[in-house]
Amino acid sequence: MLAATALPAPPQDRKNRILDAAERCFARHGFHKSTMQDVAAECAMSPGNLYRYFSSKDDLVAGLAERDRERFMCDITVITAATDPRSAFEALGRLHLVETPVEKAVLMMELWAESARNPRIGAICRAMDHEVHGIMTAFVAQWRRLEGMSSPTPPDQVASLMMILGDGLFRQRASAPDFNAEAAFRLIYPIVLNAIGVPQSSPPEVP
Amino acid sequence: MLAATALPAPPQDRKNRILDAAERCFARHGFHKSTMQDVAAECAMSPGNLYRYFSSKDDLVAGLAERDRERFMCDITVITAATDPRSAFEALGRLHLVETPVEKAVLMMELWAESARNPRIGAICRAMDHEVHGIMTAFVAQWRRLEGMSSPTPPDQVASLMMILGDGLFRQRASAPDFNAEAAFRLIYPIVLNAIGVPQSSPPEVP
Amino acid sequence: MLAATALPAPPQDRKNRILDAAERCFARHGFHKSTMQDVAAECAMSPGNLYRYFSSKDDLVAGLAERDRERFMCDITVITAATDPRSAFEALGRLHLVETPVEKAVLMMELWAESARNPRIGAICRAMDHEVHGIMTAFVAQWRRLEGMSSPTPPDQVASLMMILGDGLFRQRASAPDFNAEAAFRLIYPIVLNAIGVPQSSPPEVP
Amino acid sequence: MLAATALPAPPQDRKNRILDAAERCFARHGFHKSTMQDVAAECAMSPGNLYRYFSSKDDLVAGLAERDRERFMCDITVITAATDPRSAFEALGRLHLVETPVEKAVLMMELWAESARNPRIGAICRAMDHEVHGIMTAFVAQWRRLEGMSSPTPPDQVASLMMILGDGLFRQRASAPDFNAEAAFRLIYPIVLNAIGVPQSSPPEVP
DNA sequence: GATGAATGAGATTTCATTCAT
DNA sequence: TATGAATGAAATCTCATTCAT
Repeated sequence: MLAATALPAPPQDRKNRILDAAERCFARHGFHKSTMQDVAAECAMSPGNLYRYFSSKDDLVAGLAERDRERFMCDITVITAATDPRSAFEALGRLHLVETPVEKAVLMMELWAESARNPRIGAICRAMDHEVHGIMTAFVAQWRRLEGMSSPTPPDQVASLMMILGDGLFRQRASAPDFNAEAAFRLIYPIVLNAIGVPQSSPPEVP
Repeated sequence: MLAATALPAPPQDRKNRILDAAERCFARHGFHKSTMQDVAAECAMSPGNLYRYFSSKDDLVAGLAERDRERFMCDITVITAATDPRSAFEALGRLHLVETPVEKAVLMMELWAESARNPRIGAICRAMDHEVHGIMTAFVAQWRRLEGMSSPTPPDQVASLMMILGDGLFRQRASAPDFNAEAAFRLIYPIVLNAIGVPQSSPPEVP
Repeated sequence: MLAATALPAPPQDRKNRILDAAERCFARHGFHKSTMQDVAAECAMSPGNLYRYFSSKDDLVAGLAERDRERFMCDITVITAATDPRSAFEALGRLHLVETPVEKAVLMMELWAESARNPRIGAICRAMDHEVHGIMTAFVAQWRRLEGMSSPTPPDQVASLMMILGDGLFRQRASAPDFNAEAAFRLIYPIVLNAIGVPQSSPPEVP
Repeated sequence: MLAATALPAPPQDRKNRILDAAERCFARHGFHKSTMQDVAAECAMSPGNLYRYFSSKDDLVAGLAERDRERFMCDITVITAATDPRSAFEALGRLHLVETPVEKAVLMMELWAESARNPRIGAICRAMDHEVHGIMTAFVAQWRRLEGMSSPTPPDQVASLMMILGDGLFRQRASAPDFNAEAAFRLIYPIVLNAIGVPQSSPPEVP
């Protein structure tokens, strides 16, 4: 904000600019077919300069995975504080599963594949899974307590179910360009609500 | 049948030997970190010889994807002819989701990522998805007719649900080395049965 | 001719069949872009069998050069015994420079390039040049003696001139697909006759 | 002009340094037996760096052919503006046919062979032939007009004759290491002068 | 004699990374 | 800080040649 700090350009901004560029490149051509030159060109920097912010190509991918994780955790955490769990939950589901651009889904396949080889990516993915699982477990338990609901499926299993459904939906989106995410969401959403124990006024009608 | 005629070595056997080796390599280090030298060493052949059977590295991956597709289609097709749909369905689910070695799941992530870049892999994956969806839709419809069951979810949506759950479970297995596939299967199986319309004697008990 | 010798197929025939195939391949794609597999396929033999007749690819090219040399020497030698030098000379010129298919010219460029690297090809080419030069020198001297002609250019220089003109014409044919060899021949032929000392009834008319 | 600005190294200089090295390599071992490593070593660069200036090995050869064409066109064009056609013509002939190092002739065989396979080289060679033919035709016509000479051979045919003789002489030089270019030049030069229509004081004496 | 599957050295090309400026 | 030319290791793929049958 101050003139004095405007010139040297905050390093975090640079990092983000690079990560944005990398994200675009990787979504377009995949991680392995994108070169550091490509990324440099995409963010209008010199190749050498990337190495001032990320120590290697792997570090760049890890940085991307890490930023995604942070952002997603940010999104997800808000529901724990929501006064209306149901609408907050649905909003989060829609945001994550329907509104997210398909490129993110494609990128996620890349990350899932990488996570089996690259220990750092693996650690980030597992950490995210672990956190998400914990948050959703707590969220389900809290929601049930709040509204006096019950269900034969314990909260941690509901959380597992959510993650399986979410990941499956992501994969379908990544795979089929014409996949109807909205329809799929309407298909799985009631199943999750049911597992949580939310009483559903009417069975989903399919005309 | 005679030893004398066995010598020229059937080409399909060679192809399969190479594909087996490639599968092991790719499962270990991923497609992009495995070299043709690695694959050659793994099947005790010379690098040049691989090119007699597969015209390029990409062709090798496509061959692997294609073989997987064929095998899976083989497995899945039997259920359409099953006299006892329920046990055949459960057997197929267990076979595919629980008994399949984790390496296959890891390999599948690789393939999913590839399918967004490599048109041939993409085509194979989409073809498989399409076939599986068709078979499962028909299977659900047939089962319902056979046993006079009904459900608000139309067969094609049930098929979509199965695929979402199956893919999600695969991804969880690939990601977490200690993921309990059996428990996850017990979690999602009743949901699918319910969507199909199979009457369930008792709610799934979780001890 | 005898039934007994017909079966094992005379080796020289085999060699020639291979050389014919090689000639077609080399004319089409050049020496360096033709593989031994290509040549084998072209003469419907197995690659390994080529090595029973030629010890290496280089040996095959040398064989081709050698056969060409022999054939050309055969053609050229007849003029020394011709009763009518003039018509024999013109016939030879037309045969070599106009009637020879363009592919031969293209092949010759290949050989000229090779002869600078491959000592054996070099030796064959130089031997041929030497022989041709000797024969033409003798032929010019003999012709002059026979018809009592004279010219300021000594026979060996006339021979040099013939070779320069012949090679130059070959190169033009090889280079330009629509090169008019007949017109070029009519352009250079009187020049050679003149150098030999043949009295020319009328200057070449160009309508 | 300042030392400080000289550092980024002008790309054209780099290209020329590479072309010089390639020329040496190709003259020594031929195009097909020279590797990019060889060329890189010859110009004291890394192999990868060559690809910053030439996109492929073929591109490098094409670059060489193109540079040769430009240089030769430069040499040849000056005669059209010469005040004394005769001495300019002789000087050009000597420069091109006698003073040019033999390596160039050897290289030219390589290029002639290449031009039949490599469309780009073919195009460059044909373009050069076309230009040379046009310039020499115009030159002969202009010379005749200037000095009121005449000859039964039309200018374009004289140009063809020059090219045939020139190419033939090149091939002889390339083939025989001890070929006497000077003697050959003295042999063909009067023939060309005669075809142009230049009155020759005395027939060439051969002692 | 003949086959053709197999070999493996070697060539072209790419690209993550460095470093002089 | 930033640049971008340069590096050089490594990967894919080719093909002359061999050899068991």
